[in-house]
Amino acid sequence: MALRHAVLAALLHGEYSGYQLTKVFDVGVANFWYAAPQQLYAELTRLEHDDLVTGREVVQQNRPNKRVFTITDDGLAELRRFATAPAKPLALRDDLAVKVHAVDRLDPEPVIEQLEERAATAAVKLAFYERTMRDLRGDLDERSFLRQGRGIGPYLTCQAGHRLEQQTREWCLTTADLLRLRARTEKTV
Amino acid sequence: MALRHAVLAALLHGEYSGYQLTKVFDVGVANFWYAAPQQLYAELTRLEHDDLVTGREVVQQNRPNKRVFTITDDGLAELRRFATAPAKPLALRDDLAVKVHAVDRLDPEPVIEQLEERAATAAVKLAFYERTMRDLRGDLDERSFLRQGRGIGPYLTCQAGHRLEQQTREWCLTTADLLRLRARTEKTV
DNA sequence: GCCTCATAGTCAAATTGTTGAATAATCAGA
DNA sequence: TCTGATTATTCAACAATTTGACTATGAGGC
Repeated sequence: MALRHAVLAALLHGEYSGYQLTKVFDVGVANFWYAAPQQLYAELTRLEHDDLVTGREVVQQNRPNKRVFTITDDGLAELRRFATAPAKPLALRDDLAVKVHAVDRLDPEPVIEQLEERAATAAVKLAFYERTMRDLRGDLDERSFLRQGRGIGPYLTCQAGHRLEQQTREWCLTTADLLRLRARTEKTV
Repeated sequence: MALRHAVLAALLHGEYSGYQLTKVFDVGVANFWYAAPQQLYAELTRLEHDDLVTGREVVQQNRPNKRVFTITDDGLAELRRFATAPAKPLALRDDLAVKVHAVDRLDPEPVIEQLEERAATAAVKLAFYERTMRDLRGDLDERSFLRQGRGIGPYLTCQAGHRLEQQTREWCLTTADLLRLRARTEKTV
């Protein structure tokens, strides 16, 4: 049950509604954890039942009311317990890599296209992380912020996401180029 | 059902038993897909039932008999169909990143230790990928191999794994160092 | 007025993945 | 000869994730 901890970690940095969390998990936290909206709502319900978060109704005009959640002391304790337990190895599952692994026996064209799409979405994420990091840093340069700033956790995970997307983008582009090159030379041979 | 395609892709490069696949999925293919042994045996049974692979019994002396599997024409066709379908975005789930995200409210010591452990396992994987790539390349240098070699799919995914582990290692080490530094300066302040 | 998009959330079913426990054979070393 | 590691596989229970459908309200564009 680790989605639980991802949600608790996200709630450390403020109050969020289920809907807002879906946005965060869609892109920001998606860096290290993805979850579908249905999962988040269900998990928030369970967390509230276990008194690890508390919800309160926010009445809005002009749009539907929402429930926002805050982490409780018990929730923080649970997060601390989790942090001292040994970390599971990173779980990674990638369709596209499976296709590249098999590319010798496939038509390379669709794989090349998908590599380029992946590179493009990586570029979008890169820009997002850069912007987020600028916002988190405020006026400080990165070095000073990391040494003296408050709240570096989210910054550090953004850095990890940034590096990941950067290397993803490079690998996708060079791999796509290479497969194109080979497809051309095969035709001419 | 994507484990299915990962298994088919792995079987492109030869005959494997369930047990051998668990080894591959433990480290080599784990690069882009992880699966528990139980999952693999179950999936192989289903694949055989669907005629996407064929199994045959291999009688061994000195150790238990085994069943080895080969991809069929139908299996290859299924893999080709899969390759042209749009790729799902990479799924990534990382406990350790969740902990780092929350580190401002946690005791940093255990997180630092876990970062260093992760860096060490990344170093092991790096060595493994380097060795695998050397084996795949044979006598050729990387450039020539990639341009002219046969069977570059597994090499390309090894490259991806190599890059991933390299950046993981760097991030873990610099992050651990930084958290150590901050822990020290906090104490002295 | 109608269509679509964004906000805000829920329900159920089906599929996948994880955990724990078993079985069974052989080999290497104390 | 006992112990533990490696090879080889299976079963069952449980937890987590994915997919698809569904209900609302309000805003903006045509």
